[in-house]
Amino acid sequence: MKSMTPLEEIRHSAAHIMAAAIKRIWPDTKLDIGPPTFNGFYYDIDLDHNLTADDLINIESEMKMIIKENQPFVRIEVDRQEAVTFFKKQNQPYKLERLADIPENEVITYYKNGEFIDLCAGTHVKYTKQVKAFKLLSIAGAYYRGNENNKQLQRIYGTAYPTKQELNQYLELLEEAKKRDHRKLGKDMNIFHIDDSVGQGLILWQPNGSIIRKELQNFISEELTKQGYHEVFTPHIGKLGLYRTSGHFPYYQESQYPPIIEDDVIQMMAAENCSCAQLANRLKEGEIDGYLLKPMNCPMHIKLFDAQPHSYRDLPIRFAEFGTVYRWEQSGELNGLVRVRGLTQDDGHIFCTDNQLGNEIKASIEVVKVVLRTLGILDYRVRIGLRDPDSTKYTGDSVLWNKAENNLRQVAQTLGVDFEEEQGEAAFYGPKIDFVIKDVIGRDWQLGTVQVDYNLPKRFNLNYIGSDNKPHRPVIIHRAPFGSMERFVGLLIEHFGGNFPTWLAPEQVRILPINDNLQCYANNISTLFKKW
RNA sequence: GCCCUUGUAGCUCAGCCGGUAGAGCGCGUCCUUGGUAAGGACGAGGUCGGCGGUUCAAGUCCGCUCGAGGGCUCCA
Repeated sequence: MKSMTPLEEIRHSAAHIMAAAIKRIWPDTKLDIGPPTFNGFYYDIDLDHNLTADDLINIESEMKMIIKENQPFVRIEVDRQEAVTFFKKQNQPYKLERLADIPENEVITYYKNGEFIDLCAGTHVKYTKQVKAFKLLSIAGAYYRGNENNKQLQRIYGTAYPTKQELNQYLELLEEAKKRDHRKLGKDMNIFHIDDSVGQGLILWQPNGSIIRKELQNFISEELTKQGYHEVFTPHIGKLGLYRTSGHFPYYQESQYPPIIEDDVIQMMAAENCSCAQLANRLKEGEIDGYLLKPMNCPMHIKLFDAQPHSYRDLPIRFAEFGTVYRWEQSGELNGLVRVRGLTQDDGHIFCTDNQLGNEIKASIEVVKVVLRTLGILDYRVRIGLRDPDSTKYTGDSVLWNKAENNLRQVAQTLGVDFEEEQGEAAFYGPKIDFVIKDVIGRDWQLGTVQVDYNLPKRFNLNYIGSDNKPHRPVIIHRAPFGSMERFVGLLIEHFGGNFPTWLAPEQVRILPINDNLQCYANNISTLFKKW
C-alpha cells in the first residue's frame, strides 16, 4: 500500500468527511470513490436528489460539525466476505464493484470516522480536526468509471489545505487566473470574436488578433524556408472519395461536419422519396458522392505529392500550409480559442525514405522547440502518444505501428528531453510526439505535434523510385509546431497575460498629443511610424 | 452529448415579496485642461437571450429552447 503525502491525506480525509456529511443529510446516498487530486479532492455519489449550489453550503456546515466532533480515523482490516455482507446490507452497489476489483491476495481495509465507514486503502490524517481549511467548489456530472455508457454520478469538487491562509491563497490564485483568461483578454483587447449567428466554435479574428496571427505565421514561415519546405495552398473541401481512401469517412463521421451533397443528387433523392437513413447509407456505401469540409490537410498534400513520379533523389519533399480544417467538436467541449470547430493548422507533411526518417523527425521537433523557446514557453511536457492496443479506432497493421512507435521513441531518446508515453493518445494513422502546456486554470492542451505515418502512404499507394529502379513506399511525417493558430494564440494570451512582446503586440506605439494644436504634428508622426 | 451553474445597455453589475428598467465605466456633442485611467454640462444607447404559459399585470413565477461557464465523455 502506498501512503499519501501529508497534503493528499488532508484532502482525502476531507473527501471522507464530505461523504460522511452527505450520508447524514441523505442517508440513502450511494458512494463511489473520493480521491485527492492535483488541486483538491472530489467524491462521486449516486443520489436521487439533484444537488445544487445551496446544498454545498449545507454539506459544508455538516462537515464543520464532523470536524468539530474531532473523530479519529481508524484503519480496520476486514475479511472479504465480511466486507461483501456489510456493503450489501448498506446497499452500496458501487462499493461492492470496487471491492470486487481488489486482487484476491490484497488486504482489504475500512477507514472509519464516527459512524461513517468507507472501503478505502488510506491513508488519512489522525483526527478530523486536522482538516483545518477546506471549501467545496462545484458540482459536476461524472460517468461511473469514466464510461459514458454507464450511469452519470454526481461529483462534488472541493479543495483543502493545511491552513486557512494557504486555502485563501489558492482561492485568490483562481481569481487572478480568471483575469488572464484568454476569453476575457481576447475580448478586452479586441483579439477575436465568436458570434452566435456565425456559429459555435468558429473564430472571427479582429484586426488586433490578425496582427498577432500574421506575425506568428511570418515567423514560422521563415523557419520553414530555412529548412527546405515548400509552401502550398489547398482548398477547404474535397470529395468524399478522397476521405474514404484516407479513412476519415465514414469512420470518423461523428467528428466532422456532415457531407455537402450536390443539388442534382438531392433533387433525385427527393423524387425517389428517399429517407435520411437511406441517404446516410448510400453515402456510406459510396453509391452517391459529395464533398467534405476537410477535417485534415494531409490527403490534399498527399495528392500534391502523388501528382508526379518521384525519384529517391527528390526526397525528402516537405510541404507546408496554414491549412484550415473543420471538426465537429461536442458542444460541451468548445472553449474560446483553444477548442474550436474551425482551426488553422501550421501544417506540414514530409515525404521521406525510411533512412531519412530519424533526421526528419529530429528536425521537426527542433522547430517546435525553437518556437517554444522564442516565445519563452519553458513550462511544457513532452508526450509520446501510442495506440491503445484494445481499441479498434486505428488503421493499419501492427507491424507498421510497432516500427513507427519504435522510431519515435528512439529519436525522443536522443533529444535530451524528458518525455512520458501514453497509450491511446496516437493519431488514427500513427503515433506522435506532442508538446503539452497548461492554461491558466491548469488544464493540459496539446500544441506542437510530430507524427509518424506508415499507414496513409499505404492507403494512398504512394511510391518513389529507389536507386534499385524499383518502387518503394515513402513515410509521411505530419507536423505542426504551433498546432493550431487558434489554440496557440489563445494560450499565448494567457502565457503573456496580454502583455505581448513588442514584435507580436497589436499596438506598439501610441501617440498622445497634449493639446489640439498638436493634432497635425501627431498625425505626421503617426504616418511616419506606419511607414517605418 | 450528459450533470451543475448562468444570460438585464459596448463592459462590470444592481433591480425586494410580480406593478411596464437603473448605476459606474465606455460612447457622442459642447466647455475646461501642457498630459499619462483628467474635470464639468448635456445626450444617445435596453422588446431584460428567444418562444410559450400563469396573472388584471412578468426582467421577476412556471415550461421549453438557444447561448455561455465549470466538469464528465470525446479530441482521427
